[in-house]
Amino acid sequence: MTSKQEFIEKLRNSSLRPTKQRINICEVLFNRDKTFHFTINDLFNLIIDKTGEKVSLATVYNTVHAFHKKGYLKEIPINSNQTYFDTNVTDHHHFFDVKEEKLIDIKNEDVGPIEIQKSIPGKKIKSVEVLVKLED
Amino acid sequence: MTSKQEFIEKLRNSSLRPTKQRINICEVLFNRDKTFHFTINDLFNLIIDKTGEKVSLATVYNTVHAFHKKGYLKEIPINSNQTYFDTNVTDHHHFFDVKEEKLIDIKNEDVGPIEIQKSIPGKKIKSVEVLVKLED
DNA sequence: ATCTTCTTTAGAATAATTATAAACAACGAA
DNA sequence: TTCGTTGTTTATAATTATTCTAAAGAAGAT
Repeated sequence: MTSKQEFIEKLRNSSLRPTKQRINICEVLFNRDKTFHFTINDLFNLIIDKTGEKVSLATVYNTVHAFHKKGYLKEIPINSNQTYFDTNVTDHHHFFDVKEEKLIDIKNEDVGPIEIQKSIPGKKIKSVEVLVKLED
Repeated sequence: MTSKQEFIEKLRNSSLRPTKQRINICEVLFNRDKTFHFTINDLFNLIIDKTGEKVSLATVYNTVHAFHKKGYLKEIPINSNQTYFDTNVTDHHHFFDVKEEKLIDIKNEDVGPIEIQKSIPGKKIKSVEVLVKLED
């Protein structure tokens, strides 16, 4: 459980002004035990449900992108009509249940080390992510 | 180099009628030495360039989806504004150069075995794909 | 040839995302 | 506290990839 005050500091430290909307978004995103996968639309609805205060969709987009840029959110590479984000920004991988369109975390220790024996001159590796698609 | 006749047979074998448009799309997609990564829009433009005949965008969508369903194309899981496909349908992985928005194959033998030590009851693994993002 | 079925097509519809520009809120300095 | 600056929110419009629709056309079987 993180207090509102801590979110305010977190925002300030990232040179993001702690507005009511951003704090609400923080509460919904980061006051959780378990990692959270969501689309912008999921989040938009949750904010209204959970905080009772209205936010504009544009603000949700702005804020999610700002948080992503600051490294507080991770974008999950799956092809879907919507973009998925993850509050777990540590290195880890995903199952994607194709039928139910549901994402499931795979802890990093549940995946053996991934060795990439090839490199591209002038480029360095930013991330290595595994997507395991599931079927019935 | 695959002949037009072979494409016609391939289409027939898949219960897809060998239309002029589909054959043209086959020529552009499959008459290549190297694997080919593309978006629908790339392909649309290439067809017009290479064959000189016009196709409607809707047909390109239809055909790519039909080919995907038949297993002649593979969808590449990256978040981009457009969906990427790959003519290499064998198991393999990708680099994605984030800056240049370019995909590069990683041969399967260039990636060590990937061990997934977790399973989801009632589900089986359909595919395991690694995406390595590159930065400068 | 003819009939049926599949395909193509232009254009409309949909849906996610981004851009715009005006109202508003946070901040720092006086 | 007040004021000016700058960053933020918002409604709405614009954009863009993709899907849908329904009519015209082409392929296949009889």
